[in-house]
Amino acid sequence: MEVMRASVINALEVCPVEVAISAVGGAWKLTIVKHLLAGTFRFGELRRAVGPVSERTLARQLRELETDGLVHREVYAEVPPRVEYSLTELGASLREVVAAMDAWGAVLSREAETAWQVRQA
Amino acid sequence: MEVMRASVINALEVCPVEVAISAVGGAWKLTIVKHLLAGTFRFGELRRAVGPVSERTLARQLRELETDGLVHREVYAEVPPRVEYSLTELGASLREVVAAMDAWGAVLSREAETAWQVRQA
DNA sequence: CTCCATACTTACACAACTGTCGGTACATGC
DNA sequence: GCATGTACCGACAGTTGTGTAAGTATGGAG
Repeated sequence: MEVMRASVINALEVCPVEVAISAVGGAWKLTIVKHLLAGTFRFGELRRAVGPVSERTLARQLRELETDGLVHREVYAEVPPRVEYSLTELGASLREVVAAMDAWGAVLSREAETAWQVRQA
Repeated sequence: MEVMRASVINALEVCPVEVAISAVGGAWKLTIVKHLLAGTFRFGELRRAVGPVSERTLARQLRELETDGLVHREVYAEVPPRVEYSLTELGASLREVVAAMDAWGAVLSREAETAWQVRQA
């Protein structure tokens, strides 16, 4: 039983920001957390909400988030199967991080779009 | 002349947090920014400050940060060469992000160390 | 008896990322 | 002359990440 991924453990020796990056730096992870901050999602709901993510990648990212203790996975023994994802307390404590990243990402988005248009011209 | 990396442009279609991750999600990048928030660094100084990063990777990360407009690179025509790195205004606006990630990373570090010790036992 | 829906998993392949090693340029000190 | 120091760059290899396609299980609908 793994308690936390090796890359997170390795980052301990460098810097807290690297620990954070190794936990939520994967593609889609912060977007997943951003959605889960609003409530519980089923797998298929997340898939549609997150965007152009493949099933395989979404499943793997969710497992990693679960391993690192950020996401709780509740399986219902039904057919067709139902699985619900929600944030743990640790995951919910990402709220400020998500807010900061979201705000800064919006700033960069404006820069990027401007630069892109200039380049296209 | 590239104005911003493709992965940043691609992330525009998903979510601001993905834009932010694609810009600072690379290994060492936030640590580099964290140091540069304190002032200007030469290449070798950064290398020693950041930790176990290879020269090649540090150089490449710095170039990416430069391409994305977060870092300014000042080259002095001297021998031996001297290059100084500093944050642009956009890069400096990462201060809140770095603070949030640093604080959350410290929380996760404590969790990880506890889990690690339990597992070792 | 076949199809459908859900939440995956595995196999495979390709791309991206990262480290190691060797090399470059050249003024200065020994 | 020869080594030294700085800030890299290029080729190569290994690891990690990501997508596509196909398969699994099972009860209910038709």
